Amino acid sequence: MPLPQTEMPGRLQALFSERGIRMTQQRRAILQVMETATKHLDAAHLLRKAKRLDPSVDRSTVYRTLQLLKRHGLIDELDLMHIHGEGHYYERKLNRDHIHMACLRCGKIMEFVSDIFDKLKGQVEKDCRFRIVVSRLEIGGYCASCSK
Amino acid sequence: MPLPQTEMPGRLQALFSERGIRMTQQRRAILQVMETATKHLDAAHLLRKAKRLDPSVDRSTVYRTLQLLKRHGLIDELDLMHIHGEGHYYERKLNRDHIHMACLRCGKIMEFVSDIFDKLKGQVEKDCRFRIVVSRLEIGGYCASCSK
DNA sequence: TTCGAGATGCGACTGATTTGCAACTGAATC
DNA sequence: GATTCAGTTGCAAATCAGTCGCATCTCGAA
Repeated sequence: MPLPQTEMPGRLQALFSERGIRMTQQRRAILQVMETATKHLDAAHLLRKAKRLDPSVDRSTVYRTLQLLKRHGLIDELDLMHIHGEGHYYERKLNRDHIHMACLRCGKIMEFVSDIFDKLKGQVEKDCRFRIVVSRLEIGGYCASCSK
Repeated sequence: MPLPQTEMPGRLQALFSERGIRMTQQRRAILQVMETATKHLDAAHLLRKAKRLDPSVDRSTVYRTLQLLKRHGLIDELDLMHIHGEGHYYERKLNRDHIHMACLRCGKIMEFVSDIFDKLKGQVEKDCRFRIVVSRLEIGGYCASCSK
């Protein structure tokens, strides 16, 4: 059984060559980290992990690659309600948008997929005649165990 | 006919004394700017406008007051998809949450109130047993005139 | 292999926000 | 109205995330 497309290793690399984007040693390291990440990474974490694969990776290359990925719509940028500072977090764009919930007490991040969210976006596109490119719904509050 | 509660002048000030928060000359100026603002303000704009009412207002007081307002849930913090830099924008919290749409071409910001959005939040609270405190839905894309 | 557009590392820079600290002030109490 | 002090302020310096200029390097097409 094949992995779902969103977890196919090397998918980002494949998309790069598909689009004629040059692949470099440093980008390979950064993409590999993005693809195998199990949680949301900020630029500093991404740098640290990428350096382990290729010590030559520089901070500015990480930022430049993130911009590239953003421009190509391959990653989403998140704030996660700024519960851990002012920076940004990144995740591979999956085939379906999801909501991020951040617990203000324990800091846990939860994700949630909802048909109603899709419907809401449809309503915005129709009622406001607005062509959606990116959307970000972040919710801060208390998770089940923290609100007891 | 009274103004709707969300536009009542002095409402933030009233909420301050209600909660036993000390009122100062500088805070009065900052709150007044927040209350009479017709568009989304970032910290620098807020400072400039507050200085016109009270030239002694300092940048750090603006930031400290914004934190205070955030902690008390009296304002919402927005990114507006970072179409004009990395800073934040602020607006008084109204009685009903709304969606922000930012046009990636002309930079226009639109707001939209939707029952579906309320329903979606209801679903999150119920299905995820998550107690929502703040929520932020920002959408980037192209407005009607720019997507022609 | 050659070669040039595009990518990189480095270090300096910017812009947004925070902090430490001494001086000040609102408002509760007398 | 004067006193008092916890909370607030302005200032300057620090921090933090992200960007930029530039000389050098390197993919990958020919």
